[in-house]
Amino acid sequence: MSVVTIHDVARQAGVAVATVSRVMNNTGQVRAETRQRVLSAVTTLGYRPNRTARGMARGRLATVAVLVPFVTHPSAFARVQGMVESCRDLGLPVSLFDVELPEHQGEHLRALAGDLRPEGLVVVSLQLTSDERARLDEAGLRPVLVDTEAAGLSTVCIDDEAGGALATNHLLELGHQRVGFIGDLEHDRFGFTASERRHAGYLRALAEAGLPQRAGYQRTGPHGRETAREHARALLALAEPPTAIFAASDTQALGALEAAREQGLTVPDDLSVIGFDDVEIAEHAGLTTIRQPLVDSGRQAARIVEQERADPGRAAERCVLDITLVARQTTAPPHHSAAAGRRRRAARPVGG
Amino acid sequence: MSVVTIHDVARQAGVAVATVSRVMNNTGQVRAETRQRVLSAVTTLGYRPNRTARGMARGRLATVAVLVPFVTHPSAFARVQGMVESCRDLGLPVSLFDVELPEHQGEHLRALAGDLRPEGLVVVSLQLTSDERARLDEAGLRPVLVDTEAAGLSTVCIDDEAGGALATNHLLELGHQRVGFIGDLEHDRFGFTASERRHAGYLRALAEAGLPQRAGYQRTGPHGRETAREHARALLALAEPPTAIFAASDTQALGALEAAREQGLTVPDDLSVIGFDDVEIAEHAGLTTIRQPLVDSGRQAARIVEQERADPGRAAERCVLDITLVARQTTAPPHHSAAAGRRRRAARPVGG
DNA sequence: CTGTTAGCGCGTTCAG
DNA sequence: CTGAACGCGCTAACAG
Repeated sequence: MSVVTIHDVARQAGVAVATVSRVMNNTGQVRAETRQRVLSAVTTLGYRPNRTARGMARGRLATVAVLVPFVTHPSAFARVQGMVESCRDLGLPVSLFDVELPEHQGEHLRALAGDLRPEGLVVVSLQLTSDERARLDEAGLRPVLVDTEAAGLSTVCIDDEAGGALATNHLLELGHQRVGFIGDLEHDRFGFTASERRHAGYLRALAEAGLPQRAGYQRTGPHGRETAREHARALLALAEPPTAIFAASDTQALGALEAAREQGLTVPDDLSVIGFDDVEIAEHAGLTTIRQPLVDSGRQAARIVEQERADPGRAAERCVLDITLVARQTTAPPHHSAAAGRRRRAARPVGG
Repeated sequence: MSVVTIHDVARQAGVAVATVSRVMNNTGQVRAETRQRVLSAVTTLGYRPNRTARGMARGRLATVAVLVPFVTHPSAFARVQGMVESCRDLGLPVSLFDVELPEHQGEHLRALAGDLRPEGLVVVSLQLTSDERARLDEAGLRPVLVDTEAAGLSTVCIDDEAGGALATNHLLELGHQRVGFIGDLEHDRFGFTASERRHAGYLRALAEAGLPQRAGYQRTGPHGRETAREHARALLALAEPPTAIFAASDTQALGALEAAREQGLTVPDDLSVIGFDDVEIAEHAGLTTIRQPLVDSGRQAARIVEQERADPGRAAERCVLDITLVARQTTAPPHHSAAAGRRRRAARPVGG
């Protein structure tokens, strides 16, 4: 009674294992009556096909692999959450392939295209080299991309440039004229590009508003709160400091907030800050930000993986998710020294 | 050149596949010279054993499975991070089995003990039923426990009771006499027990200090910030409210902080709050808390999995990690002025 | 010590 | 439409 295999079902139904296989996989033609016999045998025996063995026979590991850099970053992990959720229904475990160092990417991809050959592969934020793509192709793996793009591959993304413009315009509409930008290094070691695209949106918004790009107002560096804090410090130390900062991620925005507090500046009265992503901590910090549906991006990726599995000939899909401005307590009109009324601090921002 | 199998190596070395297998797995006896021939064939051919096939032959899925409730909780995820990190070196992917509903636990375990049969299994925070344990046993799976215990199984944990006492004593030493407690429901649907143990530590500390348990001072409910906030409100609404609160988790402590702000109380002047875990957000919120090495707990679990894999006869290990008090800005001596008197606005606690 | 023979549980040709 | 046979890549008896 411990493990019922395809043979047990075949015997019980009085057919060959091949027929059971055909019924289970909806492949080939099976007479309706035979199919019924098999199906009832399956239910009376409580047969569950062995995913590992099935994988072996088809040369695939029974999991959906996710290649993701810095999986502990709240934004990355929110995406994973969405996949885990969807894959649970799909009956496939999700395996994590974390990239903390640039070399991890190649190592994992080699293993994935080599002996592991997962049922599905999702690549988050990373840029695949042509060599890696070729290798995956040979292995019959068509990765689904999230937060990155490549010709011929399905992708789940947002319009980052529009998001950058949305954030910047929010500040401009509040009346800010001096808006700084803090983002990632343009050509970082991982090939992330979201920050660049958001930066492009920032530039576009400024240009459309007829505002100049001020010297030293755009700062990029390795991703992280610390770095962002230093950048914000530098920004605030300028002779004519910005009255508002657009940070390409919430993490960086949080760094900017810390810098402001260090300097004894009141947010948002003395300085407005807007972030990007709307990770969980953003709400707690009362951070104004651009929300992108992180969890949903994972769900969509899982959906596409499943659809491509069901229909390998399927054309690549481009799934663009919506973004929205979430106005909280870190943005407000600039504090003009000559301004008439004194603005009093509003009630303490409370999360939740 | 696409895939080099064990047969290629065998041919190249002029031996049988079994011998190659023995060399690769360090099983059985192989003459040193033969071993050398095999090894050199392996390197010249660049052979990498197929983990999926190996799994199939031994009836095991080539991953380390992690059964973890609410994996998106910062504390749970920090543990997963540690495992992912260690398993990368180990050459095994980590698969996530998230438990969001009590029924997920059984479903996953059935699958794990059924067709999936991972190389290793780590169970976080959950209580296994005897039925589940039996099933795992039959499947030859010996789970490694984290943040939970069971006779005969290895576990990675902390001394939660000592932690509860440590937190409480911190408050008592500051001079607080009226200390409230907020924790999880005693018999929640998932069988979590950490909160209970911390509560025991709280009671012990009070007793040792000769302090009474005041009516309505100990509140438990479903885990979550919202619930904790309500409990804190209730605590603060008492005729003689506590001057300090020990929350069994940082999440709950954050809820308590929110309640304090709502009431216009200054933290830590009017109310001290201490949490537990030291998740990332705790630092940002300036929360005093008990730190437990979450990431390291994952690393240790991975280590034990590997050691038990190498030596199945190994005795169960009990790995107790150290905890430390991290004093930040939410605890201070009590404000000994007129109790029901004036309440001032809180100066926002600043992180970093 | 090493080679031969069986499978692991299933998918997938091929006949029939 | 269905069954028998083979193979995925490797491990595990069983001989020798």
